[in-house]
Amino acid sequence: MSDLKSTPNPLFLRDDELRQGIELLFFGYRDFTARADQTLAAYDFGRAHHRVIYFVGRNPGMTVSDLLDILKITKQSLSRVLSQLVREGFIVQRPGTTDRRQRLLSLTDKGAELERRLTEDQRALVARAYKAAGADAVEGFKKVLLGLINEEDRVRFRTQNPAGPGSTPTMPGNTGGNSGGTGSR
Amino acid sequence: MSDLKSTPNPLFLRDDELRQGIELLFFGYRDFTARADQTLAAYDFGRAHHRVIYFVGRNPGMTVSDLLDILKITKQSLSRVLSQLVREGFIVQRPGTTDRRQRLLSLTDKGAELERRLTEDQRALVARAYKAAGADAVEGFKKVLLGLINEEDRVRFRTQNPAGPGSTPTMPGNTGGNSGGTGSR
DNA sequence: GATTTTATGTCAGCCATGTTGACTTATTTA
DNA sequence: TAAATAAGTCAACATGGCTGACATAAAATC
Repeated sequence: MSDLKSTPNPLFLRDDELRQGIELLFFGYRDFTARADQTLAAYDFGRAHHRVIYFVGRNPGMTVSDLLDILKITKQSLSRVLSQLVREGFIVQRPGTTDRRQRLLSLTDKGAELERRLTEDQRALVARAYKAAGADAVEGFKKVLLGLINEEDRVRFRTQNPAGPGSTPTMPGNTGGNSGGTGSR
Repeated sequence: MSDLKSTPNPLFLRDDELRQGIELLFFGYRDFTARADQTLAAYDFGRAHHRVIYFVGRNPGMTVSDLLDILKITKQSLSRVLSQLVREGFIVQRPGTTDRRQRLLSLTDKGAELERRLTEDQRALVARAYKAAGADAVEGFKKVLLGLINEEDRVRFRTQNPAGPGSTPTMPGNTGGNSGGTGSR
């Protein structure tokens, strides 16, 4: 019940086409994250840890504030996983050089190793899908996803840049969603 | 670990391309779900409710078992949200005709109304991204996502089918992931 | 130099949504 | 009649969001 068809839209904007897109996103994302979850479980970590490790891996020397901005969670929430990762030797913190209040984050060898394993899981999955779909499809895939992303974060992506200098933080796991922001951030 | 580049891969399979795909998925999915979350909050519902409402809406008369199979959560988890939705008049249960142990689920008018609002949020978002990207891009988008989905669920999608009879259950929100299955299912 | 702001962290407790385990109640099947 | 199945319930636990209230060190400002 429901879709009231009859919009003078191009075919690809028909109601059921959009529905299908919604569903593809759901299942696609679900399976995309499933792999890494297994690896994480072996370390007794969750997706929250994955995200931290991933971003710190991509932005060595980033500050806690930087990380909070990307993750969009409260510092209390971050603290839970971050301090655990530090305690267990996956991440190190060193005081900022110019601003000594900061704690610059980076992966230890151990942390980098885990990061590699986690990302490898997902990379392999994406590579398989890319290969099966072909280069043109990949272009379209990126274009559409980019359109789903809010303006603000969209700039993180310079699609088509053949060799970025290496500053395009991203993230793997999943996020609750509801920010709010009173505790911190 | 990690593809030491230098693989004779086509450009679109390069390491940083894959990384970017991973990141696009993360941000894209995050923002894709954000909209509906707001609507849900107004009803004091979460994504779990969304999923139930969505699937029941797509499969009127489905059994609880059917729903559990799709959601891949335990019946105890489902029970929490389902009974709430029934209690508050969004979903009705009626005994199965042939097998009276079953409780066939369907949306009430109130439930259908909410379903419409929720899906509308996401549909609009997807439509915007589709429109901006163009029909060809949409094809590619679907192709790649399909490749990310596990074989089993992939059959739910008959991409390219211009007018399915209406049996392609899907889901919007997000899922924890870890099944396990002792409690039920 | 004293005051205020900023970066980071911590304690405590709440909420949503997963999980496991143990059972109960109908109803269908064997 | 006995066993299996569909659905549901109670209880307890884990993860990972959130809020509020503070604490500490260092930087910035007056």
